[in-house]
Amino acid sequence: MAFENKFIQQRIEKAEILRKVGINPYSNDAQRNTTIAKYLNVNSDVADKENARDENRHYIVSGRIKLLRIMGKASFLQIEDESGVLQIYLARDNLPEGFYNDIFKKLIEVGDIIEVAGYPFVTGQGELSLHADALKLLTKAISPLPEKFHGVTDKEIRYRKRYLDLIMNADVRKTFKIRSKVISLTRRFFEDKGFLEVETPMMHPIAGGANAKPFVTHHNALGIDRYLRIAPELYLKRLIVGGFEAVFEINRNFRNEGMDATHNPEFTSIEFYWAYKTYKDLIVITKEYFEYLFDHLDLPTQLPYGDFEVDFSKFSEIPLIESLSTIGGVPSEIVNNKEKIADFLKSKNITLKPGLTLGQLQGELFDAFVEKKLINPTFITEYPVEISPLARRSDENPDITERFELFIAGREIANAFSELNDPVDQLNRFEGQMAAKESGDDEAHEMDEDFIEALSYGMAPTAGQGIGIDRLVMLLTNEHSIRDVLLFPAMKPIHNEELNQEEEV
RNA sequence: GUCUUGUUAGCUCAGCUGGUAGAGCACGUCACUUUUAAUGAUGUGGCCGAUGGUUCGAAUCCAUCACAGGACACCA
Repeated sequence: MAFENKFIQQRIEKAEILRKVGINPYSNDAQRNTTIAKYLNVNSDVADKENARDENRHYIVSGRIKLLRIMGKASFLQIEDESGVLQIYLARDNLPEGFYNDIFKKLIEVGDIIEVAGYPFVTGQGELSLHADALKLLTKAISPLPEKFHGVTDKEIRYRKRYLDLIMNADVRKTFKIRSKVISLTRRFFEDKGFLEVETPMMHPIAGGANAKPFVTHHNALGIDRYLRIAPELYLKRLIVGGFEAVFEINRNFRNEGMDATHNPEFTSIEFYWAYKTYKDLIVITKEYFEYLFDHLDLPTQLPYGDFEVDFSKFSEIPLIESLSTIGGVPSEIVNNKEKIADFLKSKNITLKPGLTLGQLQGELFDAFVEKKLINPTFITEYPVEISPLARRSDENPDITERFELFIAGREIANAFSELNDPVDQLNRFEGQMAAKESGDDEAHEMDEDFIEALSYGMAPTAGQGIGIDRLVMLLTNEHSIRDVLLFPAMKPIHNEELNQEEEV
């Protein structure tokens, strides 16, 4: 890329002039002795002192210049570091001879990262500031910052150039701090419960553990294709077979599907597996997990999400079939009858693929009439076996599985079940999935013979759960696009890049 | 994938029924030692997303494409 923009040229020239007068525009000699937040905190008593200042205190702060107000022989600037914003008062007569007019006014500008030394004082307008006696340039910015008042609002720029977004929109940092905390708290919660964090492969010979289209990559030395994982599930269960009794993995999954407000091609989830437990234990630990998160994030349990108010202290639990009538308003007499459900859905103008089973039709009813109504956290339990290819059958009713999904604000947040550990049953279900694949369902599970073999050695009764971290963070931060909780969301290439790629192929 | 809205200066945006482009901020110059998006004066700054078409003439109308936002569909 060429720095041909005239503003950039101007600034490069300024950097050159600085070099000529012996000032390194990219100094590596940072002497900061406090952060802005600490400075503001420690000096909050200065307002009560004589002349609202304390010349005996001396601080060196640094940050990026966000605003600059030159008023003749004195200037105010606002600098920002990660912790906050500080106003600097700079006067010609407090600085070395010639520095103010020849260096500062001509060669230092908004966007530059500087270091300022001086003492605390409060301005006539009542703002705790720093009275500077030295200013040093640390880093010259040769690209100008966006407009100081409106900043950068264009979503495309904000997503593609997240660094600019972070410079200009301090609030964005909050979202990503919450995200970071959620991940570290999640890790700590499960470790405290005795779970072992593990890392399983992201390049799979068979893409299993979910219904999704995988990305394909190629291993040159072996001459074989690999799939980026769509879920870590089958590997984590192999570890339970191997004798670990509680494992979890927090990491990325990759799905080669559409992108929209709730789908990014790579997304983060936690999956955990717990031997000698059932999905009922998972309901308990999930409630504890949310309580733990809210405690440590210092969030109120009632949070706004768009038009809703979600009460995270009110978890409820209801079997899927029951929810169809009590929450979805579907007549209870039809929910166990294939033909009647099909007729009902048709009467609501919902088109169906032919040949759906009863369980699949019940799933359709749920999606159409129940899901969006689940605002407060709700565990939907007892899923039909046809839509739960990896879950264990209920001992009482072979048509349903020991499974739940957790819904909050009308969205699925977690999926959990008592794991299927009968290797013959698992084999049969894989075969069913393969039949579905043959008949055109390219998201059906693939046969994983090694996984079947693992199960054949015996996996203790185990419960497992996955939680979508991105969507959880969206809920906690009241964000409605997954791109707002991903530092670098996937974006289509701009035209030039795309052409280059095509040429290489 | 479908529908819809947008793309104009570094940024935020105007630009009517077609007559070859405007503001604010930023930047340059000048003034100004307690400002808060500082202020006043003055100046520079543009391949109007791309390609075609209609027209004497297109930022403006039409078509195609690209990217983005929103909605819907699909999807554990």
